[in-house]
Amino acid sequence: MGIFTAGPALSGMDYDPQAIEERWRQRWREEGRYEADPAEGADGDDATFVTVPYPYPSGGMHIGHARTYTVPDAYARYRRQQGDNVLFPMAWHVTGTPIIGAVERLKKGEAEQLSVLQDTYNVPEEDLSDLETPMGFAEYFIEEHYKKGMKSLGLSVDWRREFTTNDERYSKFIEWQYRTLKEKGLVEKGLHPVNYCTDEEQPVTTHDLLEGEDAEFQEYTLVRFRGDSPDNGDADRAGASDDGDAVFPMATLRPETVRGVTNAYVDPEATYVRASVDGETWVISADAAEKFDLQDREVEIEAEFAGEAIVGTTVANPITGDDVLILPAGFVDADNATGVVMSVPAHSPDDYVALQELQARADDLTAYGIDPDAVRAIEPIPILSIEGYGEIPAKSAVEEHGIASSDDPALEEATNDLYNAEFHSGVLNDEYGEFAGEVVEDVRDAFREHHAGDAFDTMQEFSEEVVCRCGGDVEVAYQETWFLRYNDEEWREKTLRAIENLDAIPENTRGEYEHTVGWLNEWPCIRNYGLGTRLPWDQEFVIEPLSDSTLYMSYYTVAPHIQDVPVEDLDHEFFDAMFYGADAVDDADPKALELGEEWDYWYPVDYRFSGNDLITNHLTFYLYHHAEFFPEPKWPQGIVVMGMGLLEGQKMSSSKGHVVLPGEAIERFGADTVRFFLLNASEPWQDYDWREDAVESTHDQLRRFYNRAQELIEGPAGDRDAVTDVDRWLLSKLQATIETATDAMERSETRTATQAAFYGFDEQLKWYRRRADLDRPGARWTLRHVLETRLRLLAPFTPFMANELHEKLTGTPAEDAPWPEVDDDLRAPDLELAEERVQALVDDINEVADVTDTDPETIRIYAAADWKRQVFDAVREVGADVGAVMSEVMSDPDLRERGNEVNEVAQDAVEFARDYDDEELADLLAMDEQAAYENAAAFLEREFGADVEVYAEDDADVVDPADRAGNAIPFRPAIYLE
RNA sequence: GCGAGGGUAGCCAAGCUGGGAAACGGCGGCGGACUCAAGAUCCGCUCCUGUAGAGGUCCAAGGGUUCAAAUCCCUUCCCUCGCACCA
Repeated sequence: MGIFTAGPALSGMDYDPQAIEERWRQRWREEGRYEADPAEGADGDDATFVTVPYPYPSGGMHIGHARTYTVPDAYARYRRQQGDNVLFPMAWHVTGTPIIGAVERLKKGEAEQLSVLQDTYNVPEEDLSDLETPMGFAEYFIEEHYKKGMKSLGLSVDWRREFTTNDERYSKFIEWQYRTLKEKGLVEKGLHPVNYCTDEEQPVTTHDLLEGEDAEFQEYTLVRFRGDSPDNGDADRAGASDDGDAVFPMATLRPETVRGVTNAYVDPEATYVRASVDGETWVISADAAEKFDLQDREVEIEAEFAGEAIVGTTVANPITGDDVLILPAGFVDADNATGVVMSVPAHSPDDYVALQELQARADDLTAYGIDPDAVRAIEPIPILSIEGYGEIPAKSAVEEHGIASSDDPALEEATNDLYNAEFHSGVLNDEYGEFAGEVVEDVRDAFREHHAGDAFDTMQEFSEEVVCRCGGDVEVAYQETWFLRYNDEEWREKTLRAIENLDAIPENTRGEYEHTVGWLNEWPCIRNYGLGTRLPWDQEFVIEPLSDSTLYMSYYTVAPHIQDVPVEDLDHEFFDAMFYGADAVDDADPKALELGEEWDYWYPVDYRFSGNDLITNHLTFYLYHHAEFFPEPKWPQGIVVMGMGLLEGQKMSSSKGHVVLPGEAIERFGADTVRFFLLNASEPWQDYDWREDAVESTHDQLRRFYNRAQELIEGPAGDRDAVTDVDRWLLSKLQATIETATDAMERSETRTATQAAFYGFDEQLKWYRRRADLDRPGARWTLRHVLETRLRLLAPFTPFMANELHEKLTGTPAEDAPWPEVDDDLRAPDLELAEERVQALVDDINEVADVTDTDPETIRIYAAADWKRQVFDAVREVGADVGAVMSEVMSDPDLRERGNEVNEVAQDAVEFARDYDDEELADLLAMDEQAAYENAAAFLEREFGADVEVYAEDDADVVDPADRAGNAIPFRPAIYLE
């Protein structure tokens, strides 16, 4: 055994992320490395406060969540190296119903839920029982997933500050927030449409739905036709009362078509009622009566009868006064809207076909006591004109689609097309008075408004069937609720100002915030049940999740110390004193003032990092509340919005098990690899794709980096005084790298920063390794200096590895070393330009060798003659304009003699010069080109395994067997391979 | 429909905020060096043509502005996300 089982100890320095990372995690834990407290006597100028929405532990953490927290961590680490005192806290959002729902599904033993828990998130069988209470459930995922995951990732979180939104002290804070809002009149009571399960008799959330999750509330216009109502339950219309005053509300989404109504439909089989609705007599379906009851109308059913009972009666159009006939139709759904439908055959393909079919069998209608001739006499009434359709648009549409009957599937398309066309380009006829000649789109709302109250009424209805998980029918109900008045003008103004001041990253999100403020209405901020804080003045309600997460970043600043304050002391005055100072209350609690100081030190939030999907609610709410509660200097300074994550090109989905858990990824690749990949895959706001092959390759790159660094650290220190031009060239490139990375991090561009510090600079190093003799003391020093700088640049992204190596190299961890600054003395633009020429030369030689398929034994290089440089000089003087250059150059008699030759060089020079600015051109012209190639000759000989000879084009002893030398132009030497 | 962001070589992905002419990188593929060999590493090639560093045709499609466009403008097609009371 022995040698075969143990395997060779690979050089002993191979990259072992698990071991390195565990050491640092332990060290951070023991040192309390990221516990941030205000510096003694400091005013907060050095404070940076970074937050991220607290996770919602209704399930486990996956790699998509990991990035949300890693990006702010990288920024926090960057600011620490810049010398800031940085606070990056974390807490847990448990408010509302999702956790409760998850627990219930677990307790019911739902297969899907069990699969998510056990297969996706690896909850062991024996732990399942701990998950049967909401807080037990939350606790499990907080401890076993989120916290473990975050700690493994090396997030620089101050863990002393964690809390859950179900904590009693947090609730005291939320109570203060909502009492304050109420005092300001920004929380009000009112009616709001909600999803209401008619079986459970309570409001339900989207998550409670079995069907119709995508259903929208639609506001129907009810056209109040009037007519006689039946007065009893018999299907005998002889008993109809002659009041002529009952309302037959007909629901439509196109109120402007009211003038085109030719008849109405009801389902003769369905149950209808005569009911008193808000004191009026209405005739509607029984289902509709229930809906109106839920929508806060006073409904009293007076009589019940089959639809048949009203078939054949006439009702009067409230706009035109015309009488229309009620006809029977099987397609009427009594459970949709009012169950009484108006028919506009000129503009609705459905109605057009239905009418035709009905007219074809008009004789059958005598059974309802209807005169067939009256039905046959019905003609479509057009109310608008539209290009591309005939006088009767519905007729054109039906004919064009070749529709023969009402069960033709093409009918739906025809209807959609026509509705769309009419909405956007239908012009109303003359009868519309002040609305005549207008396009529907522009006047529909005004038209409806115009007739609201008398001819028109409204109701809410879902756009599709909605069914509760319990199997019950879900209807739109109006509920008494407390809501936040996000449409309050003053509040809006303040919030818009907050948006103006905001550093919105990326910048194009600013408009989205503004847009959101524009359309945001009242927001119901309470639920009937759920975890969280009860509304202080109405204990039966709970403040909902998007409403109790708007100001809480303040709470982080005092979270550890507030634990020492007895809960009962945390009254309204306490928080008033804490946030608004001693003068805000009569008798300020000294503890409150003390906490207030810490708040004042950390606030405002410098950057909040959050998903881009939250702009339209959470993030905008956050701005609203801060704008209202705090003075301008405490408003949010910046928001960085984050993109979505994909897994192997597909959406992640915990229910499908299509997720990667951070713990598993870290175990396999190491936390640095996971972090680096997440930070480098794209900029924070862009979407990214977790692809295993790419992660693997990232891991390989880090390993290579680590091993190379190890070698350097173990090798000799070198000598700064021995550096040569190549070394200076590399050091100059390093300065540009520092500059790029720094600028990028100021804008949270983690991809650009890592790309520059890692991959970008690797390219330079690659060249340097080819070019330079690495055993020289000057090179050793350079490489170690470069390594030290890069480790500091990489510390925010790969803190474990960077710390480990930096400490070995210098004695201090990278995170304790300052962020590198550009050293202008190390910039050498002239060397960079010269080196660029050598690189271009290598490329050219390669190309020629490749095209001619030769392996040269001798390479001859010819630098351009001096007179050609004069032409270049002219370009620098007069600019990249061939004409101007020529006239300048032709004043020189020597050059004038060369005529055409000069012209050619001038053209090349102008083209070349376009890539460089004046300074660079001056540097180029100052360089001794031939010397640069001569200095590179040894290198070129190594590279190509050939002899290299360098000449000036016009040397007396130039060897030019193939007559190439004349091709030379400045900075582009002629070459000949043989 | 409204709002936002996109469509770049086999794949991923820069460049598109100050228009300059094959377009950074990476993966994959091909060839080579090193090696007993594999891996790792290094070098070259990877749109078409080409025995001299070139020419041709390109950046969803079409049109326009310009000496010059992936980059600016217009039109069309396609994809992703949000449109709420849900985290």
